Amino acid sequence: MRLSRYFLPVLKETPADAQIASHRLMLRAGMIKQSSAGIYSWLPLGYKVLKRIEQIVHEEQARAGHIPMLMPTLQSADLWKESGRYDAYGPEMLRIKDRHERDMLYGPTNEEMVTDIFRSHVGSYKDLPLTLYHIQWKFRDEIRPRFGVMRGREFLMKDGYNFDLTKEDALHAYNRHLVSYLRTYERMGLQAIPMRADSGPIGGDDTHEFLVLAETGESEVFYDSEITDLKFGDRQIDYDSVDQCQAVLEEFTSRYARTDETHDEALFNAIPEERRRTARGIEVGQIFYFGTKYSDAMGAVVADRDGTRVPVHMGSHGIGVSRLVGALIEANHDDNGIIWPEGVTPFHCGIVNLKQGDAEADGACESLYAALTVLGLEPLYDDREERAGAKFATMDLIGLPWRITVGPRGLKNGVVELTSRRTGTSEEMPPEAAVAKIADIYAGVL
RNA sequence: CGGGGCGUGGCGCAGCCUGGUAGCGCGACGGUUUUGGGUACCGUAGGUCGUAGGUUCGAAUCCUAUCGCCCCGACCA
Repeated sequence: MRLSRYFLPVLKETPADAQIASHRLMLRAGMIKQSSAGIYSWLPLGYKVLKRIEQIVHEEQARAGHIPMLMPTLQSADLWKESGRYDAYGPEMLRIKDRHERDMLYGPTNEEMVTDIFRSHVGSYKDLPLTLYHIQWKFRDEIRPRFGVMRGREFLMKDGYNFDLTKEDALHAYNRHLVSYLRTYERMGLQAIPMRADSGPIGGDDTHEFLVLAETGESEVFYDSEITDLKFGDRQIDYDSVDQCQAVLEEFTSRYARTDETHDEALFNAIPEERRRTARGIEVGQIFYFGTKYSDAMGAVVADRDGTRVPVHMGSHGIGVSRLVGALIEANHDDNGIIWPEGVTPFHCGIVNLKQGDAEADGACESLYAALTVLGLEPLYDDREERAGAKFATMDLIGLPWRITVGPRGLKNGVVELTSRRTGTSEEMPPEAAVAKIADIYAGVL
């Protein structure tokens, strides 16, 4: 993309409303525009990041054997009356009447709807196990939206639902999701720690939240410092293997890690003092096992081997896709702007032409642009008639992890400059070498 | 929902207390400067002060209502 043809409305000054870094930077980098309290438009740059995150989520869901679909945002209240949550959910649920005075609602989650789909079409144990998920906009009418997209009213969430014949099978699905989520977050360059959580209005006994440590996190968290040394890494997991998934669950949840909701002072104090940590965290996902709560209420039953009709065991699982954009920035920024991890960056590298209009510099930039594009990479070429300082400032603000700086002085010696946004270190090399290095960096990411 | 605050050109703000029909910086646009970390200078356009009502000879300024937004708290992916 050439910046001169893109839509990137960056702000030099910080909008007064934004209190925390991610919100401020998303506004300044032209990623979002607030439409009303807790509701945002995603401008091109923000939309790109959102899509990258979505893509990673889809890929990791596929790896775990989960099946994508799409349910509507607007739901009929009838299903919710059936489950009993129409009254239980409270004012957070946005209730709407259509022209026929029928009760509708903007879905805050989809347990009822997916259960309805399930019961309409699945009647046999032979069709199990089954995990369906979608990535869809949700609406929860928060009393007080804040922190930009981290606590919006409208938000994009991946929510998945597993259907299993037995509790054991459903617990495996639970474990499988935990494994899959660990991998998902790591691919985005985030460490998200599973912590024992409260089930809230979803219901159920078993539940873990995934928290990203950040000073601006909304939850207070308590954990054993050993847990931050755990890495999922490259390990190959057979998602159908009960033992393998169970082993990962045990590895990642055996150490103390809880939010203030479930914090147990006595257990915490049993950890050696030098390993006790108190911090703040951003919740970016949660997994639940809730048994037959919805299948009982809504008659989601299958015939087992004996022909007995039994309610299915279910769980649900969510990843806050839009919230992750904010969480990623909270975890990756400095005074100059955002620093995207390679896995989610909106553009793979920036090209800064220090002297626009200089035939040699222009030509070198075009060649770099073409060479990177051919390799399947997406560069952002700043070809504006701006001073170098302005271009650098923009690049730093929008946070592309790599920048190639091209100017007449360097070209005279046959070199361009490759700079890491994260470390700030620059290296001079021939243009072809810079392309090769960028290709190499992303070879392990794409 | 309780407490607090704010709505003035695209953005950030001043003016309000002590009424006399708007000002600054940034940005935008047109020039000059050809600049290697948000350059400098010259010039231009752009608002009638969230909305409604009231007080007054006169309201951005005072009063009332209303809408919107933000912050703290309680609640949540």
